[in-house]
Amino acid sequence: MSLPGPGNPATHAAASAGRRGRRGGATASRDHILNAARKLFAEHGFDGTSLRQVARAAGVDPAMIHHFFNGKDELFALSVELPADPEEVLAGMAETSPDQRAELMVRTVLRLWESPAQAGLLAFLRGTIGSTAKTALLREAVARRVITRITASVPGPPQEVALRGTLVATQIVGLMMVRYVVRLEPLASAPAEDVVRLVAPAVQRYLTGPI
Amino acid sequence: MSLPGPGNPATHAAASAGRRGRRGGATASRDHILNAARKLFAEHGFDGTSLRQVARAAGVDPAMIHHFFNGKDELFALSVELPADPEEVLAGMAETSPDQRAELMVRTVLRLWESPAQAGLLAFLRGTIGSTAKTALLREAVARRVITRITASVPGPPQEVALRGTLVATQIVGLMMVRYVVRLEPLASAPAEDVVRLVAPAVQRYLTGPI
DNA sequence: CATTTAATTCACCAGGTGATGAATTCCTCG
DNA sequence: CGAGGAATTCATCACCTGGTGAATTAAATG
Repeated sequence: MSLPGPGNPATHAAASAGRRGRRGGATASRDHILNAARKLFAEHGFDGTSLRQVARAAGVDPAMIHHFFNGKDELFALSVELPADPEEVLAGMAETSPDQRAELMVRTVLRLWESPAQAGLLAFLRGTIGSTAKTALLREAVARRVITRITASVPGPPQEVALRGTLVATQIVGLMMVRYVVRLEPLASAPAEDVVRLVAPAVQRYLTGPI
Repeated sequence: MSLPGPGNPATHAAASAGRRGRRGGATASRDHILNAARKLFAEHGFDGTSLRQVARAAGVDPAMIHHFFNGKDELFALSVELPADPEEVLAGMAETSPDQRAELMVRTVLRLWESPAQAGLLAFLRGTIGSTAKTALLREAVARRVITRITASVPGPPQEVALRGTLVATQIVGLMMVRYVVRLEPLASAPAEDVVRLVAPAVQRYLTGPI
C-alpha cells in the first residue's frame, strides 16, 4: 500500500461518476492504470487478472485501457518492465572474478527484489510459470542469456561448466521462491546481509568448488 | 504421450458422434476424463484449464464431467492426488538421523518427481503459484507440516533451526523448479545419482553445518 | 418382460472476458 | 473565438466460462 508516485486514484473519477467527456486539470489515469496493473499482475498473474479488475482498481472506465494501451499484452509488457538493465547487470557479472561472483550474484538478486521492481518480478514469475509455452520461452532466455554470463571464465570442460550453471540457478531460484514468492519465515524477513552470508557460500561451491 | 491404462479415448465417442443415449460395452469415459485432466492441469494449471478443454481432450461431452464429478474443484482434487502418502514419507524423515537426512530428502524428492505423480505435482505447483490466496495456503502447509518434520531433532535454538529449515527449502524448491518445471539442461537429464551426489551436500550443510 | 438406473448428448443460462465504436466533454493551438 | 484532438463514458459484440435440466439410449435388475 501507499506507493510513491501519483496520488490516490478514483478521486475525481468518483466525484464525477457517470459524467461523460474529458475531466478538468491534468490527467493521471494512465499512471493509475499502470500502478493498478503492476499490483494486480503481481498478485494474480497474467491470466488471473482481468482488464475490468485493473480498471476498477484504478478508478477508471475499462475502455480507457484500450485508449492508452493497445490491449492486455501491451499493458502487461509496460507495467512489468524492469528498472535495471539486465544486460548491464549481467555484464558486471562477467567482469567479476569467478571466485567472488557468488556474493555479487546473491547481492544483486536481493537488491533487485527489494527494489520497486518486486511487483514486476512477481508478475513475471507468476505469469511465466503458469503456462508451459511461456515456461519454454523462459528456459531459452535463462539458458542463453543468464547462465552463460554467470559461468563466464569458469574453468573446466563446457559440459561441466554448464552443469555448474544450472546448479547455481537451482540455489538462486530457490532463494527467490522461498523468500519472495512463498515468503517462508524466518528467511523472508532475515536481513539481506545475513542472507548473503548464508547462501553465497553454497552458490560459490556450485560455481567453482569441487564437484 | 501413451500413458498406460485405458486405451485411446474418443474411439467409440467419435464413431457415434451426435447419437444420444448410452453406448454399448463397458465405459471408460471417467478414466479418459481423469487422464486428460491430469495432463492439462499439469500443463496449464487450474485456472488455465477449462472443463471444455478437458472434455475435448477426453473425447467426451462437457456435461459428462458434471455427471461423473461434482464440478471443477472435485475433478482437480481427484486428478491430482499423490500416490505416496505425505505423512508416511515425512515420518520417515523424522526417523532418520539428521546427519544423513539430506541425502534421503533429495532421493525422496527425485523419486517422487520421477514417478507417475509428476503430472499431479506440476499441476499442484502451477495451480498454487498462480494465485496469492493459494500461495498463502501452501505457506501454512509447508511451514507447519513439512519444515518441522525436516528439522526434527536438529540441535540448536528454535529460531536458528527454523532458519535452517527455510534454507533447506530454498535448495529443494530450487531443484524442483529448475529440473522439473523449467527443465534447464544439463541438470534436467542428469542421472538421479549424480543429482544426489551434487546437491545433497549443500542441503546437509544448511541442515547441520556451520551457520 | 417391465422397471429402474446409469451413460450420453443437447439446449440452454447467467456471468465474465477482451475488444470496438460512437457520443460527449474538455484542453490546446491557431 | 473556432477547430481539432485528447480524455472519458456508454452501449455493445462475439466468445468463453462453469453449470443445469431434460431427453434419449443402453445396461442392470426385478
